[in-house]
Amino acid sequence: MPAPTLPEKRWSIDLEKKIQEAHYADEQSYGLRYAFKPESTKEVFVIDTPPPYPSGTWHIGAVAQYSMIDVIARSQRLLGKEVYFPWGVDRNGINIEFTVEKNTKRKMKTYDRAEFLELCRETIETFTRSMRHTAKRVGLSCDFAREYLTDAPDYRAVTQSIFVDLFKKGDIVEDLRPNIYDPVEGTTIADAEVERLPRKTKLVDVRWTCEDGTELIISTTRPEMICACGVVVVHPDDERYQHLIGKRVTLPLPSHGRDTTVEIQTHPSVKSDFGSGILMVCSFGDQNDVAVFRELGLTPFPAIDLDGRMTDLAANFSGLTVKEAREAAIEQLESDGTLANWVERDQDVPVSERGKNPVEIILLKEWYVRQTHIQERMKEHIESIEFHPARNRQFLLDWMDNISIDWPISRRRWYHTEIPIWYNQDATKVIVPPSGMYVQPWKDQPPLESRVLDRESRHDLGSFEDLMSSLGEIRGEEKVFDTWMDSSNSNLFVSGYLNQPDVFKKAFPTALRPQGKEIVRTWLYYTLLKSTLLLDQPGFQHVWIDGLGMDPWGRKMSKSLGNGIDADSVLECGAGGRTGSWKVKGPEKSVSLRANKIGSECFRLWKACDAQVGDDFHINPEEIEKKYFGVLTKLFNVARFASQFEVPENLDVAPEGLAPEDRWIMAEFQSTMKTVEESWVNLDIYTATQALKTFGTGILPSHYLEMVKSRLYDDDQEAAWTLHRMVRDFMAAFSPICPFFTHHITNTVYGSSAVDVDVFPHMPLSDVGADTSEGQRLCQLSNALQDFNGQTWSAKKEAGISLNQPITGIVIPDVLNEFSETLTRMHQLS
RNA sequence: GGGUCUGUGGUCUAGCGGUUAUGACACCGCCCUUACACGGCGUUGAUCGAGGGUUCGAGUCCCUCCAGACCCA
Repeated sequence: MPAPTLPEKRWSIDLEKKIQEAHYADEQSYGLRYAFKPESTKEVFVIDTPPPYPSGTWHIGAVAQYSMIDVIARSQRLLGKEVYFPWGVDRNGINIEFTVEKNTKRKMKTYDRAEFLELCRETIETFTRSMRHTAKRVGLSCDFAREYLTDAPDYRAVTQSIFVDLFKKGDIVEDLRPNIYDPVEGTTIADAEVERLPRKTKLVDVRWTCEDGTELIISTTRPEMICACGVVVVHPDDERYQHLIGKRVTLPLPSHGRDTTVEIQTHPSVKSDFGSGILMVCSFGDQNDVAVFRELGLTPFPAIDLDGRMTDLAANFSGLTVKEAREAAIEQLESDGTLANWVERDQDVPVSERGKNPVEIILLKEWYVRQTHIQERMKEHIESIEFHPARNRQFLLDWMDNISIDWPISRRRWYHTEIPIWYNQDATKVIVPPSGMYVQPWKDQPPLESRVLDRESRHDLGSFEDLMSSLGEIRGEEKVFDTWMDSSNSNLFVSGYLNQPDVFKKAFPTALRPQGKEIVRTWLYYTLLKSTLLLDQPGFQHVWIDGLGMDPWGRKMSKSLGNGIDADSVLECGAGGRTGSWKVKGPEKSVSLRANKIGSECFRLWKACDAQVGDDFHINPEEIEKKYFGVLTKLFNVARFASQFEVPENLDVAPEGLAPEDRWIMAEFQSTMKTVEESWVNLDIYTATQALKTFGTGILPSHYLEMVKSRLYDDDQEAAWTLHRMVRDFMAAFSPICPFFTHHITNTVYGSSAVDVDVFPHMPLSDVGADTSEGQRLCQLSNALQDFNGQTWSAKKEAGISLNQPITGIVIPDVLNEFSETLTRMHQLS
């Protein structure tokens, strides 16, 4: 008998790395294997992968998610699709600006703009490199040669072209509206970028006096805003205050340049049980104030300027920061004797997500994407998208129900895509660039092919070249886009919008949007909004939303908790004989976790097997190794065992005269493969992996191999064919989960790689297929067979004899009659 | 404060109105049986988050509460 053709005794991380490096080293053969071939006649399957944002470390939860996207990509190739699995990197945004500011200890606006942009670009480039490395280490089969960067001219050109198109259509407007503004960073932010931090604050009761002398008490946490008060309101049903309605009341603090009294009106938003039940509405203390001003048609008073300081309106508090003004206001109220009472109170303060600065709502002229008018149409499109898991559709719809204002897209920052617009001297006309061109209006003149439009009506007035002389001095827009304006084009970009119209025709709606559930309201929502506004289409066929990676106790991983686990340390665990150890802060004390070997294959297998899509998953390296490395060892040894028997020349045609147990295991195998194929079609990684694991580590080695061992040792051709055919096809079906593992085994034993299989394997034994009565009959014997084997092994153990010794008195049940010869030989029954 | 989701042996997980409630890992016991001791076999171990209800019958449907996650005010 020849030695096994698989020489290694077991799977190892060093072997994994060796195979992986060879896999990626030759770019040409890598391209043949994984590059997108748009001219292919196969069904196109484009994945709109989430372009990661390089920040220095790639979160292990995100890497785990990404590896599952790779499983989908590979399984779709296995099903015969032409897959485009892009590799994109999201590099625009305020994060990298913060990093540069922190590294150089200088604020952005103290730099020359071009100089600052260059610093950002250099920094993000180093982060991008380490991210690419991790992407390959976890085995992603992206089209790396076609890498796209959201800060590259070709990508930004698409963002700018879409802006121009939507502007011409009237879906993007410019307006003076209340905006959420971060005074420290000096920029507008969107609703979705606001988060809340708990803080202690003073809730003060202020005595106000009506013109007729009636006194009333108003509770507020923002007395500095009194100067911007537009109206005082009570609930229309509040019996206590009916006599106040219609009266005018005097502001208890000085103001400048406005009427010092306001009217008392009613509004249903007032909570009568909060404080005194009387509310002052100021421009703008919070979102409710904005709504009341709009509903009552009041003119706002701008109390806070762009630097976060009080305006002249605040009279003697003018020039103070909001915080200083609040303290000064309380002091003055106290000395005036109008401060009735105050209490310390817990409050969640709205702050900017990135800068953690308290935000204000102020009036600003900004650019908006109109969205409130299109919600119903969007919902119709969303109905046609398949969600995995299905509950996420509702998650998205619920968020949409909360949308009441348009999406502000302009930002007063720098390392972002520029708003592609110029204004003529009297600002009545605008100049927009031609489609497909990237422009930087803050430093460049418009290209000659640009068009001149009327700023209000958006009518095309002619080409810039022709009208140039009549426009006077031209001013370029300095503002930039919110980064979601870029990322929400990703599906259009990867599907060939603007750049490859013929590809776009067959690739859109994009086959799949995989993402994390924390960005449903941003990335997913904004992308679907774009598809609706621009193309009146759904955007995707499938949306696949995964849960978040948590620490071993189910908490979010974060720097401040000290419970983070680095992705590379898990992937490299076991390489070069180095074990891994992690100090992680648990809920009570620090815990030390250890593992000997994990690597990409084990990591991917764990993620595929251990968590259903959409559920949050706990990441514990110890557990990953304990539960799943053994599975790899087992499967490896099954293949190694098989590899010592000669591979039949023709694996495609089943030989005559298969033994009953060969036909039985084939029936079992085909039933497993049917489940696996259906699961791959349904993007159901969990079910596919479970089915393969159960078959490959259970019934196949424990029962079938034991039953046919002696036949194999006797050079039985039918048994060898059955085993090899199963191992080969098993590896193909398993290759999306563990590509390098299956590649190595199949390449070594069969001379062709499992990762290159592009038709899902079907057995040439249709008479025992999963849909046949014979196949079903055989599968129903499996329990009896396993019970019988188990009982026989137990009997030998009880009798104190080893498994290869003969035993008497065991009777084979009638249902297993067809296997009696095999079972007698296997257990040495006599 | 509100919405959505989740809650099954020590850990992870199956379950979709009727099962003695799946598996896996860990634990414990036995076994180096010519692929694998990083293996095999076997045994423990769950009042299915808590409490109500609907039903002949409930992890499974409904309500309330508790805990966690995500989102929002």
